[in-house]
Amino acid sequence: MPKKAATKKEVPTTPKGMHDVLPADMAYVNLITKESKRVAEFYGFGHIETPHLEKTDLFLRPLGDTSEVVEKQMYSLRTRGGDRLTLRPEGTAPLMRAYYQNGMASWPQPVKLFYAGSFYRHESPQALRFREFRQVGVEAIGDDDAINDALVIRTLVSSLQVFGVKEITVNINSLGDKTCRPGYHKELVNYYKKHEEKICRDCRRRVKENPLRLLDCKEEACAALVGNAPQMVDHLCEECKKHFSEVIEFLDEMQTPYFLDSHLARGFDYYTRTIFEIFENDTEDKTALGAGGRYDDLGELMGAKKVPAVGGALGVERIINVLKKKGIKPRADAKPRIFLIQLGPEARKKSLTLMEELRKIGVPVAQSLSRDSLRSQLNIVNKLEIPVAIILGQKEALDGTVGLRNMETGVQETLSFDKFIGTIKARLKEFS
RNA sequence: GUGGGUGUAGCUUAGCGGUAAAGCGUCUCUCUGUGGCAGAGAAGAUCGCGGGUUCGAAUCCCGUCACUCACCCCA
Repeated sequence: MPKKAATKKEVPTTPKGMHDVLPADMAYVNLITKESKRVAEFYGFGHIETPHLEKTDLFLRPLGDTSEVVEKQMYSLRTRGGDRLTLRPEGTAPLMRAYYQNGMASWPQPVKLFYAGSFYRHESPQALRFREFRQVGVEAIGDDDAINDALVIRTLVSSLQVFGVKEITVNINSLGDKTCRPGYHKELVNYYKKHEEKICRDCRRRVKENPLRLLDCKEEACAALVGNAPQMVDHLCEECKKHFSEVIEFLDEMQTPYFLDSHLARGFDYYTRTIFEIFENDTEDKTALGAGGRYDDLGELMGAKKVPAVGGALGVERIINVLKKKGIKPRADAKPRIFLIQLGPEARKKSLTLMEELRKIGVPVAQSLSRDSLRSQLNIVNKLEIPVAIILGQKEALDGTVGLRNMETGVQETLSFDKFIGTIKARLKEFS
C-alpha cells in the first residue's frame, strides 16, 4: 500500500527564529552596517571578519560553571573529522581568539576592531529576540585605560545618532574585579538570605546561582528589597573606583548622557568593572539597543595570557524597530532615476548595449527587458516612481535616436543615439 | 522548560453549523508604439494538520503542529 501522499503542498520554510531579510529591510540593515562602520573607523576601529563557526571550546571554557546553560543555547555540530564546532553566539570571544592567533599583541595597543554580522542562539524566540540576529560591535583589546571604555560607549552612541536615534541614555555600572567583587557577592547573598522568606521562588534560586540578577527582579516583594541591598559601587576597591570615576568623567566630557544604574548586572564571570546598556528614550520599548562592558579576565579564562579589553555591540533588529517607529526611512542607495524601455527585437538588443554604457558612467538604470508592450513598461515605471524613461523602439532603432521622456510632465525629447551617453553625462544630476 | 494569544488566497481580512468571500497585489484584454484612470476577465485556498460531534464543520469539541507574546534566561 502506498502511503497517503501529503495532501497539502508543503512549502519550505526557515528554521524557527530565523527570517529572510527582504530588500525593503535590507535597506535598513545596509544603512546600519555601513554607517556604523564609517563611525567606528573614524574612532580608529578597523573592520574585521571572523568565521561564523568556531571551535566549541572557545565559548565553553570562558563560561565555566554555567556552561551547561550555555551549551543548550548554542548551535553545535560535529564535523566528519570529529571536530566540535559552534555557530558563534556572540562576538567577543572570537575577537579575543583572533587577537591571540594573529599576534595582535605586537600591534600598537589597544587593538581596536569593528565587526558586523549574524550570531546564533538557540533560545525561545520572542519580540525582537531571534535565533539568528545581527550585531555591529567594537572592541578595544590590550589596554586597561578607562578612556577606552568611554570611547567604546561613545562610538556606539555616535552610531545610533547617525542612524537618527538621537535621544539616548547609557545605563552604566561597575562590577568591580577579582579583588573587590567576591566580598560584595558575599554581602549581597547574606542580605538576601536574611530575607529569604519574602523573596520569590526565582530569586531563591538566584541567591545560589546568579546573585547579581537579584537586583533586577521585577517581583514586587523583591524589588522592595533592592533599595536597601548592598550596592557594588560602595564596595569597589580603590583601583576599580578610580577606573569607574574616570569613565564617567570622560563620558561627561563627551556629553554622552548616562545614568548610574546600580542594578545593572551581567550573568557571566568574565565581565569586570564597566558594564553598560544603551536605551532609546522616545519609544516605549524597554529593550536595550546595545550593551557591553569590560572583560579583563576573558583572555585568562580562555587559557591565554591576561589581556585587558572592553567592547560593546548594537542589536541591528532592535535598531530597525526603533527607526521604523520613529518613521526614519533609509534611502535606498542606487535607486534608479531612469527606466529603459525597449520595443521590438532590434531595440531590445540595442538596449543591452545602452544599459552597459550607462553602467560605465555610473548611472543606475531600471528595466524590464522581458516585457514587450510599451504600455506595460510604462506602468512599471509608474509603479516604481521613476521620473525619467528612455524609450528605445523599433522606430528609434532605425532612426538612430532615443526618446527621453519626463514622466511627470509627459514631455519627450528625441536625442541621437550617438550623442545620448554624452547628453546623459552632461546632465548627470538629473539622472543619478 | 512554563503560561497566554493567533492560524481562511502572495498580503490584509470577512464568514462563526448548510459546504468558501472581498480589498490590495499579480497576469491578460478593452488599448498592435506612449503611463498614472476606468471596465471586463484569469490565475491563486482541499479554511494549519489529525480526530470527534452532526444528515451536514472554516464554523462546535478534543488533540497536535506552527507562529506569536510573556516568564525563565540572555555570553
